Amino acid sequence: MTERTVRRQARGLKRMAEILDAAEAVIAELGYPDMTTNQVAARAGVSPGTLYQFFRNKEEILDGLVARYTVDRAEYWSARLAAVTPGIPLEALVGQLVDESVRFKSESPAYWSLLYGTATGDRFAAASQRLHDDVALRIADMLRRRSPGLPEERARLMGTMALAMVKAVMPMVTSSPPQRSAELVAELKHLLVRYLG
Amino acid sequence: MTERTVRRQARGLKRMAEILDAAEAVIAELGYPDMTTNQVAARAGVSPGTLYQFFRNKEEILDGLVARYTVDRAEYWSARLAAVTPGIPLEALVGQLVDESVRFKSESPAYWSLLYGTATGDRFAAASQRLHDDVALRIADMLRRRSPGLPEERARLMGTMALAMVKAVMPMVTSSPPQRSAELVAELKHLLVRYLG
DNA sequence: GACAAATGCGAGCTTTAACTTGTATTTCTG
DNA sequence: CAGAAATACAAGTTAAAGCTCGCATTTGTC
Repeated sequence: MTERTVRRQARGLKRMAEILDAAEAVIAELGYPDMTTNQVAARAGVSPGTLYQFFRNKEEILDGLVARYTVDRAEYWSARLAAVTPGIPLEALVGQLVDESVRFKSESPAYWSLLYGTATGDRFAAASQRLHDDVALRIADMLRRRSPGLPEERARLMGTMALAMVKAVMPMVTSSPPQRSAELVAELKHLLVRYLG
Repeated sequence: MTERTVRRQARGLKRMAEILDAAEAVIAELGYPDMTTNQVAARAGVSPGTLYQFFRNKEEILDGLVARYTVDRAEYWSARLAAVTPGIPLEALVGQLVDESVRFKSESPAYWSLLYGTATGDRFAAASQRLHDDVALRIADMLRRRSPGLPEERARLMGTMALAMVKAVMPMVTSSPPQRSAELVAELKHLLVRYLG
Protein backbone atom coordinates (compact mmCIF):
# COMPACT_ATOMS: atom_id res chain seq x y z
CA MET A 1 0.00 0.00 0.00
CA THR A 2 2.58 2.59 1.19
CA GLU A 3 4.86 2.18 -1.80
CA ARG A 4 8.26 1.83 -0.13
CA THR A 5 11.34 2.79 -2.08
CA VAL A 6 13.79 -0.05 -2.32
CA ARG A 7 17.44 0.43 -1.44
CA ARG A 8 19.14 -1.07 -4.48
CA GLN A 9 22.46 -2.80 -4.04
CA ALA A 10 25.18 -2.76 -6.70
CA ARG A 11 24.16 -6.24 -7.78
CA GLY A 12 20.59 -5.08 -8.30
CA LEU A 13 21.56 -2.09 -10.43
CA LYS A 14 23.69 -4.35 -12.57
CA ARG A 15 20.77 -6.74 -13.01
CA MET A 16 18.49 -3.91 -14.02
CA ALA A 17 20.95 -2.86 -16.70
CA GLU A 18 21.17 -6.46 -17.93
CA ILE A 19 17.40 -6.69 -18.10
CA LEU A 20 17.22 -3.44 -20.07
CA ASP A 21 19.91 -4.74 -22.42
CA ALA A 22 17.85 -7.87 -22.99
CA ALA A 23 14.69 -5.84 -23.55
CA GLU A 24 16.54 -3.70 -26.07
CA ALA A 25 17.59 -6.76 -28.02
CA VAL A 26 14.11 -8.25 -28.04
CA ILE A 27 12.51 -4.94 -29.06
CA ALA A 28 14.99 -4.63 -31.90
CA GLU A 29 13.92 -8.05 -33.17
CA LEU A 30 10.19 -8.06 -32.55
CA GLY A 31 9.13 -4.59 -31.48
CA TYR A 32 7.72 -3.66 -28.11
CA PRO A 33 4.21 -5.05 -28.57
CA ASP A 34 5.48 -8.54 -29.36
CA MET A 35 8.12 -8.50 -26.66
CA THR A 36 7.23 -10.82 -23.78
CA THR A 37 8.52 -10.39 -20.27
CA ASN A 38 9.44 -14.07 -20.09
CA GLN A 39 11.57 -13.66 -23.20
CA VAL A 40 13.34 -10.71 -21.68
CA ALA A 41 13.96 -12.57 -18.44
CA ALA A 42 15.31 -15.61 -20.26
CA ARG A 43 17.58 -13.48 -22.42
CA ALA A 44 18.88 -11.64 -19.38
CA GLY A 45 19.57 -14.99 -17.73
CA VAL A 46 17.16 -14.43 -14.84
CA SER A 47 13.82 -15.86 -13.81
CA PRO A 48 10.54 -14.01 -14.39
CA GLY A 49 10.26 -13.45 -10.66
CA THR A 50 13.59 -11.66 -10.60
CA LEU A 51 12.53 -9.41 -13.44
CA TYR A 52 9.47 -8.37 -11.47
CA GLN A 53 11.68 -7.61 -8.49
CA PHE A 54 13.00 -4.63 -10.41
CA PHE A 55 10.18 -3.71 -12.77
CA ARG A 56 6.61 -3.76 -11.58
CA ASN A 57 5.21 -4.44 -15.03
CA LYS A 58 6.03 -4.53 -18.70
CA GLU A 59 5.52 -0.82 -19.19
CA GLU A 60 8.04 0.03 -16.51
CA ILE A 61 10.67 -1.78 -18.55
CA LEU A 62 9.83 0.57 -21.39
CA ASP A 63 10.09 3.56 -19.10
CA GLY A 64 13.49 2.38 -17.93
CA LEU A 65 14.74 1.98 -21.46
CA VAL A 66 13.49 5.40 -22.51
CA ALA A 67 15.10 7.01 -19.49
CA ARG A 68 18.42 5.37 -20.28
CA TYR A 69 18.20 6.36 -23.92
CA THR A 70 17.38 9.93 -23.07
CA VAL A 71 20.47 10.25 -20.92
CA ASP A 72 22.68 8.55 -23.51
CA ARG A 73 21.35 10.67 -26.35
CA ALA A 74 21.70 13.87 -24.37
CA GLU A 75 25.38 13.11 -23.84
CA TYR A 76 25.85 12.08 -27.44
CA TRP A 77 24.28 15.20 -28.92
CA SER A 78 25.99 17.50 -26.47
CA ALA A 79 29.32 16.17 -27.62
CA ARG A 80 28.28 16.52 -31.26
CA LEU A 81 27.01 20.02 -30.73
CA ALA A 82 30.25 21.15 -29.14
CA ALA A 83 32.23 19.75 -32.06
CA VAL A 84 30.31 21.75 -34.67
CA THR A 85 32.32 24.75 -35.89
CA PRO A 86 29.88 27.61 -36.55
CA GLY A 87 31.20 28.31 -40.03
CA ILE A 88 30.88 24.80 -41.44
CA PRO A 89 29.09 24.62 -44.81
CA LEU A 90 25.52 23.34 -44.59
CA GLU A 91 26.25 20.44 -46.95
CA ALA A 92 28.98 19.14 -44.68
CA LEU A 93 26.93 19.57 -41.53
CA VAL A 94 23.89 17.79 -42.91
CA GLY A 95 26.09 15.12 -44.43
CA GLN A 96 27.76 14.36 -41.12
CA LEU A 97 24.60 14.32 -39.06
CA VAL A 98 22.67 12.13 -41.46
CA ASP A 99 25.55 9.69 -41.69
CA GLU A 100 25.75 9.53 -37.93
CA SER A 101 22.03 8.94 -37.67
CA VAL A 102 22.27 6.07 -40.11
CA ARG A 103 25.14 4.58 -38.17
CA PHE A 104 23.35 4.99 -34.87
CA LYS A 105 20.23 3.40 -36.26
CA SER A 106 22.12 0.30 -37.33
CA GLU A 107 23.71 0.14 -33.90
CA SER A 108 20.56 0.72 -31.86
CA PRO A 109 17.55 -0.44 -33.79
CA ALA A 110 15.43 -0.52 -30.64
CA TYR A 111 15.74 3.23 -30.23
CA TRP A 112 14.15 3.81 -33.61
CA SER A 113 11.57 1.17 -33.09
CA LEU A 114 10.44 3.21 -30.10
CA LEU A 115 10.67 6.49 -31.93
CA TYR A 116 8.07 5.33 -34.43
CA GLY A 117 5.38 4.21 -32.00
CA THR A 118 2.18 6.12 -32.62
CA ALA A 119 -0.73 3.74 -32.34
CA THR A 120 0.55 1.34 -29.71
CA GLY A 121 -0.94 2.45 -26.44
CA ASP A 122 -0.79 5.68 -24.49
CA ARG A 123 2.28 5.00 -22.39
CA PHE A 124 4.25 3.99 -25.42
CA ALA A 125 3.20 7.04 -27.41
CA ALA A 126 4.05 9.33 -24.50
CA ALA A 127 7.49 7.80 -24.17
CA SER A 128 8.39 8.21 -27.82
CA GLN A 129 6.92 11.69 -27.77
CA ARG A 130 9.33 12.65 -25.01
CA LEU A 131 12.26 11.26 -26.96
CA HIS A 132 11.14 13.06 -30.08
CA ASP A 133 10.76 16.44 -28.41
CA ASP A 134 14.11 16.10 -26.74
CA VAL A 135 15.95 15.43 -29.98
CA ALA A 136 14.06 18.13 -31.88
CA LEU A 137 15.11 20.69 -29.28
CA ARG A 138 18.73 19.72 -29.63
CA ILE A 139 18.56 20.14 -33.38
CA ALA A 140 17.00 23.57 -32.88
CA ASP A 141 19.86 24.52 -30.55
CA MET A 142 22.33 23.53 -33.20
CA LEU A 143 20.59 25.57 -35.88
CA ARG A 144 20.59 28.68 -33.73
CA ARG A 145 24.27 28.27 -33.05
CA ARG A 146 24.91 28.36 -36.75
CA SER A 147 22.49 31.20 -37.49
CA PRO A 148 22.23 33.46 -34.43
CA GLY A 149 19.60 35.61 -36.14
CA LEU A 150 17.14 32.71 -36.38
CA PRO A 151 14.10 33.20 -34.13
CA GLU A 152 13.71 30.47 -31.54
CA GLU A 153 10.20 29.57 -32.65
CA ARG A 154 11.33 29.11 -36.22
CA ALA A 155 14.35 27.07 -35.17
CA ARG A 156 12.13 24.71 -33.23
CA LEU A 157 9.79 24.24 -36.13
CA MET A 158 12.73 23.54 -38.42
CA GLY A 159 14.21 21.14 -35.91
CA THR A 160 10.93 19.28 -35.66
CA MET A 161 10.59 19.07 -39.41
CA ALA A 162 14.19 18.02 -39.99
CA LEU A 163 13.87 15.25 -37.43
CA ALA A 164 10.62 14.15 -39.03
CA MET A 165 12.37 13.92 -42.40
CA VAL A 166 15.16 11.78 -41.03
CA LYS A 167 12.68 9.61 -39.17
CA ALA A 168 10.63 9.15 -42.31
CA VAL A 169 13.47 8.02 -44.53
CA MET A 170 15.33 5.88 -42.00
CA PRO A 171 13.19 2.75 -42.13
CA MET A 172 13.45 2.69 -45.92
CA VAL A 173 17.21 3.07 -45.69
CA THR A 174 17.72 0.10 -43.43
CA SER A 175 15.31 -2.20 -45.21
CA SER A 176 16.71 -1.62 -48.69
CA PRO A 177 19.68 -3.13 -50.55
CA PRO A 178 22.88 -1.08 -50.25
CA GLN A 179 22.62 0.75 -53.57
CA ARG A 180 19.04 1.94 -53.09
CA SER A 181 19.94 2.73 -49.52
CA ALA A 182 22.72 5.05 -50.65
CA GLU A 183 20.35 6.70 -53.11
CA LEU A 184 17.86 7.42 -50.37
CA VAL A 185 20.48 8.81 -48.03
CA ALA A 186 21.81 11.10 -50.76
CA GLU A 187 18.31 12.30 -51.55
CA LEU A 188 17.59 12.95 -47.89
CA LYS A 189 20.72 15.08 -47.59
CA HIS A 190 19.79 16.97 -50.72
CA LEU A 191 16.30 17.58 -49.36
CA LEU A 192 17.56 18.82 -46.00
CA VAL A 193 20.07 21.16 -47.59
CA ARG A 194 17.40 22.69 -49.78
CA TYR A 195 15.07 23.01 -46.84
CA LEU A 196 17.50 24.46 -44.33
CA GLY A 197 19.48 26.60 -46.76
CA MET B 1 -7.19 -29.90 -47.13
CA THR B 2 -8.24 -28.92 -50.67
CA GLU B 3 -9.14 -25.33 -49.82
CA ARG B 4 -12.52 -24.88 -51.46
CA THR B 5 -13.56 -21.44 -52.59
CA VAL B 6 -16.84 -20.37 -51.06
CA ARG B 7 -19.62 -19.02 -53.26
CA ARG B 8 -20.52 -15.80 -51.46
CA GLN B 9 -24.09 -14.63 -51.54
CA ALA B 10 -25.11 -10.98 -51.54
CA ARG B 11 -25.84 -11.14 -47.84
CA GLY B 12 -22.35 -12.48 -47.16
CA LEU B 13 -20.62 -9.77 -49.13
CA LYS B 14 -22.59 -7.18 -47.23
CA ARG B 15 -21.57 -8.78 -43.92
CA MET B 16 -17.93 -8.76 -44.98
CA ALA B 17 -18.16 -5.05 -45.69
CA GLU B 18 -19.79 -4.46 -42.31
CA ILE B 19 -17.05 -6.41 -40.56
CA LEU B 20 -14.37 -4.42 -42.37
CA ASP B 21 -16.14 -1.20 -41.39
CA ALA B 22 -16.10 -2.31 -37.77
CA ALA B 23 -12.44 -3.28 -37.99
CA GLU B 24 -11.64 0.10 -39.47
CA ALA B 25 -13.31 1.85 -36.54
CA VAL B 26 -11.52 -0.26 -33.95
CA ILE B 27 -8.16 0.19 -35.65
CA ALA B 28 -8.70 3.94 -35.71
CA GLU B 29 -9.26 3.87 -31.96
CA LEU B 30 -6.76 1.32 -30.73
CA GLY B 31 -4.51 0.38 -33.62
CA TYR B 32 -4.28 -3.04 -35.22
CA PRO B 33 -2.26 -4.79 -32.51
CA ASP B 34 -4.81 -3.98 -29.81
CA MET B 35 -7.79 -4.74 -31.97
CA THR B 36 -9.54 -7.94 -30.90
CA THR B 37 -11.63 -10.05 -33.20
CA ASN B 38 -14.40 -10.25 -30.60
CA GLN B 39 -14.52 -6.48 -30.46
CA VAL B 40 -14.82 -6.30 -34.22
CA ALA B 41 -17.56 -8.91 -34.25
CA ALA B 42 -19.51 -7.13 -31.51
CA ARG B 43 -19.18 -3.79 -33.27
CA ALA B 44 -20.34 -5.31 -36.52
CA GLY B 45 -23.32 -6.80 -34.72
CA VAL B 46 -22.37 -10.42 -35.40
CA SER B 47 -21.07 -13.31 -33.34
CA PRO B 48 -17.40 -14.33 -33.35
CA GLY B 49 -18.32 -17.48 -35.25
CA THR B 50 -19.86 -15.44 -38.04
CA LEU B 51 -16.75 -13.34 -38.32
CA TYR B 52 -14.68 -16.48 -38.79
CA GLN B 53 -17.07 -17.60 -41.50
CA PHE B 54 -15.68 -14.83 -43.67
CA PHE B 55 -12.16 -14.30 -42.38
CA ARG B 56 -10.02 -17.26 -41.45
CA ASN B 57 -7.99 -15.28 -38.94
CA LYS B 58 -7.22 -11.82 -37.69
CA GLU B 59 -4.63 -11.15 -40.36
CA GLU B 60 -7.11 -11.86 -43.12
CA ILE B 61 -9.23 -9.00 -41.83
CA LEU B 62 -6.21 -6.79 -42.28
CA ASP B 63 -5.70 -8.10 -45.79
CA GLY B 64 -9.32 -7.38 -46.61
CA LEU B 65 -9.05 -3.84 -45.33
CA VAL B 66 -5.87 -3.19 -47.26
CA ALA B 67 -7.39 -4.57 -50.45
CA ARG B 68 -10.41 -2.35 -50.07
CA TYR B 69 -8.27 0.67 -49.35
CA THR B 70 -6.04 0.00 -52.33
CA VAL B 71 -9.02 -0.04 -54.67
CA ASP B 72 -10.55 3.05 -53.12
CA ARG B 73 -7.30 4.98 -53.22
CA ALA B 74 -6.61 3.95 -56.79
CA GLU B 75 -9.95 5.41 -57.85
CA TYR B 76 -9.42 8.52 -55.77
CA TRP B 77 -5.99 9.29 -57.15
CA SER B 78 -6.96 8.48 -60.70
CA ALA B 79 -9.69 11.08 -60.50
CA ARG B 80 -7.29 13.58 -58.95
CA LEU B 81 -4.64 12.86 -61.53
CA ALA B 82 -7.02 13.48 -64.40
CA ALA B 83 -8.10 16.79 -62.88
CA VAL B 84 -4.55 18.14 -62.72
CA THR B 85 -3.90 20.62 -65.51
CA PRO B 86 -0.26 20.25 -66.62
CA GLY B 87 0.50 23.94 -66.34
CA ILE B 88 -0.68 24.44 -62.75
CA PRO B 89 1.88 26.23 -60.53
CA LEU B 90 3.74 23.94 -58.13
CA GLU B 91 2.53 25.89 -55.09
CA ALA B 92 -1.09 25.35 -55.98
CA LEU B 93 -0.58 21.68 -56.77
CA VAL B 94 1.24 20.93 -53.55
CA GLY B 95 -1.24 23.03 -51.60
CA GLN B 96 -4.20 21.11 -52.94
CA LEU B 97 -2.72 17.67 -52.48
CA VAL B 98 -1.52 18.29 -48.94
CA ASP B 99 -4.89 19.75 -47.97
CA GLU B 100 -6.63 16.73 -49.39
CA SER B 101 -4.30 14.39 -47.56
CA VAL B 102 -5.06 16.14 -44.30
CA ARG B 103 -8.77 15.91 -44.96
CA PHE B 104 -8.53 12.26 -45.89
CA LYS B 105 -6.52 11.53 -42.80
CA SER B 106 -9.17 12.99 -40.54
CA GLU B 107 -11.81 10.97 -42.39
CA SER B 108 -9.94 7.66 -42.43
CA PRO B 109 -7.57 7.48 -39.49
CA ALA B 110 -7.31 3.71 -39.83
CA TYR B 111 -5.66 4.06 -43.22
CA TRP B 112 -2.83 6.06 -41.74
CA SER B 113 -2.56 3.85 -38.74
CA LEU B 114 -1.82 1.05 -41.18
CA LEU B 115 0.53 3.15 -43.26
CA TYR B 116 2.82 3.61 -40.29
CA GLY B 117 3.25 0.01 -39.25
CA THR B 118 6.89 -1.00 -39.31
CA ALA B 119 7.70 -3.16 -36.33
CA THR B 120 4.42 -4.99 -35.88
CA GLY B 121 4.83 -8.32 -37.57
CA ASP B 122 5.67 -9.37 -41.12
CA ARG B 123 2.18 -9.52 -42.60
CA PHE B 124 1.37 -6.08 -41.30
CA ALA B 125 4.60 -4.60 -42.62
CA ALA B 126 4.03 -6.20 -46.01
CA ALA B 127 0.52 -4.81 -46.19
CA SER B 128 1.53 -1.25 -45.43
CA GLN B 129 4.48 -1.62 -47.78
CA ARG B 130 2.10 -2.44 -50.62
CA LEU B 131 -0.04 0.58 -49.80
CA HIS B 132 3.01 2.78 -49.64
CA ASP B 133 4.44 1.65 -52.97
CA ASP B 134 1.12 2.07 -54.68
CA VAL B 135 0.68 5.65 -53.56
CA ALA B 136 4.29 6.55 -54.30
CA LEU B 137 3.90 5.31 -57.87
CA ARG B 138 0.83 7.46 -58.35
CA ILE B 139 2.67 10.52 -57.15
CA ALA B 140 5.49 9.71 -59.56
CA ASP B 141 2.97 9.48 -62.42
CA MET B 142 1.66 12.89 -61.55
CA LEU B 143 5.11 14.41 -61.47
CA ARG B 144 5.95 13.04 -64.89
CA ARG B 145 2.75 14.44 -66.30
CA ARG B 146 3.81 17.85 -65.15
CA SER B 147 7.43 17.52 -66.26
CA PRO B 148 7.63 15.14 -69.23
CA GLY B 149 11.40 15.42 -69.27
CA LEU B 150 11.75 13.89 -65.81
CA PRO B 151 13.37 10.43 -65.90
CA GLU B 152 11.14 7.70 -64.51
CA GLU B 153 13.70 6.60 -61.94
CA ARG B 154 14.03 10.10 -60.59
CA ALA B 155 10.27 10.61 -60.50
CA ARG B 156 9.84 7.47 -58.44
CA LEU B 157 12.47 8.53 -55.96
CA MET B 158 10.84 11.93 -55.65
CA GLY B 159 7.42 10.35 -55.24
CA THR B 160 8.73 8.10 -52.50
CA MET B 161 10.37 10.99 -50.71
CA ALA B 162 7.37 13.28 -51.04
CA LEU B 163 5.08 10.62 -49.61
CA ALA B 164 7.51 10.03 -46.78
CA MET B 165 7.45 13.73 -45.95
CA VAL B 166 3.67 13.82 -45.83
CA LYS B 167 3.59 10.64 -43.78
CA ALA B 168 6.10 12.06 -41.35
CA VAL B 169 4.25 15.29 -40.66
CA MET B 170 0.72 13.92 -40.65
CA PRO B 171 0.64 12.43 -37.14
CA MET B 172 1.90 15.69 -35.68
CA VAL B 173 -0.74 17.61 -37.59
CA THR B 174 -3.64 15.61 -36.24
CA SER B 175 -2.41 15.45 -32.66
CA SER B 176 -1.74 19.20 -32.33
CA PRO B 177 -4.00 22.14 -31.54
CA PRO B 178 -5.38 23.91 -34.64
CA GLN B 179 -2.87 26.76 -34.72
CA ARG B 180 0.21 24.59 -34.46
CA SER B 181 -1.42 22.22 -36.89
CA ALA B 182 -1.77 24.98 -39.47
CA GLU B 183 1.86 25.95 -38.91
CA LEU B 184 3.00 22.42 -39.59
CA VAL B 185 0.90 22.10 -42.73
CA ALA B 186 2.24 25.39 -44.06
CA GLU B 187 5.79 24.31 -43.34
CA LEU B 188 5.22 20.97 -45.05
CA LYS B 189 3.96 22.71 -48.19
CA HIS B 190 6.94 25.05 -48.14
CA LEU B 191 9.28 22.10 -47.78
CA LEU B 192 7.68 20.17 -50.64
CA VAL B 193 7.74 23.18 -52.96
CA ARG B 194 11.42 23.72 -52.29
CA TYR B 195 12.16 20.08 -52.81
CA LEU B 196 10.15 19.51 -55.96
CA GLY B 197 10.83 22.89 -57.57
C1' DG C 1 28.09 -13.71 13.85
C1' DA C 2 23.24 -12.26 13.62
C1' DC C 3 19.49 -10.09 11.79
C1' DA C 4 17.14 -7.66 8.09
C1' DA C 5 16.76 -6.46 3.59
C1' DA C 6 17.65 -7.32 -1.04
C1' DT C 7 18.14 -10.66 -4.53
C1' DG C 8 16.87 -14.97 -6.79
C1' DC C 9 14.10 -18.86 -8.35
C1' DG C 10 10.49 -21.25 -11.12
C1' DA C 11 6.23 -23.44 -10.84
C1' DG C 12 1.78 -22.00 -11.39
C1' DC C 13 -2.24 -18.72 -11.24
C1' DT C 14 -5.25 -15.70 -14.00
C1' DT C 15 -6.79 -13.36 -17.65
C1' DT C 16 -7.45 -12.53 -22.24
C1' DA C 17 -8.10 -13.13 -26.95
C1' DA C 18 -7.84 -16.02 -31.03
C1' DC C 19 -10.29 -19.47 -32.73
C1' DT C 20 -13.58 -24.01 -32.89
C1' DT C 21 -17.62 -26.65 -32.77
C1' DG C 22 -22.26 -28.16 -32.99
C1' DT C 23 -26.42 -26.79 -34.30
C1' DA C 24 -30.10 -23.80 -36.17
C1' DT C 25 -31.75 -20.80 -39.86
C1' DT C 26 -31.82 -18.56 -44.40
C1' DT C 27 -30.91 -18.41 -49.31
C1' DC C 28 -29.88 -20.22 -53.74
C1' DT C 29 -30.60 -23.81 -57.37
C1' DG C 30 -32.70 -27.64 -59.72
C1' DC D 1 -40.56 -28.04 -52.94
C1' DA D 2 -36.24 -30.31 -51.70
C1' DG D 3 -31.65 -30.66 -50.91
C1' DA D 4 -27.36 -28.29 -50.56
C1' DA D 5 -24.69 -24.61 -49.46
C1' DA D 6 -24.10 -20.43 -47.14
C1' DT D 7 -25.01 -17.76 -43.13
C1' DA D 8 -25.63 -17.26 -38.13
C1' DC D 9 -25.06 -18.07 -33.30
C1' DA D 10 -22.71 -18.37 -28.70
C1' DA D 11 -20.85 -21.38 -25.51
C1' DG D 12 -16.54 -23.41 -25.06
C1' DT D 13 -11.59 -24.68 -25.91
C1' DT D 14 -6.81 -23.49 -25.90
C1' DA D 15 -2.58 -21.29 -25.59
C1' DA D 16 0.06 -17.59 -24.48
C1' DA D 17 1.58 -13.95 -21.72
C1' DG D 18 1.59 -11.03 -17.72
C1' DC D 19 2.29 -11.57 -13.25
C1' DT D 20 2.28 -13.83 -8.21
C1' DC D 21 3.82 -16.58 -4.40
C1' DG D 22 6.44 -19.17 -1.24
C1' DC D 23 10.67 -20.13 -0.21
C1' DA D 24 15.96 -20.22 -0.62
C1' DT D 25 20.27 -17.59 -0.92
C1' DT D 26 23.27 -13.56 -0.80
C1' DT D 27 24.65 -9.02 0.86
C1' DG D 28 25.04 -5.23 3.87
C1' DT D 29 25.05 -3.40 8.74
C1' DC D 30 25.46 -3.49 13.82
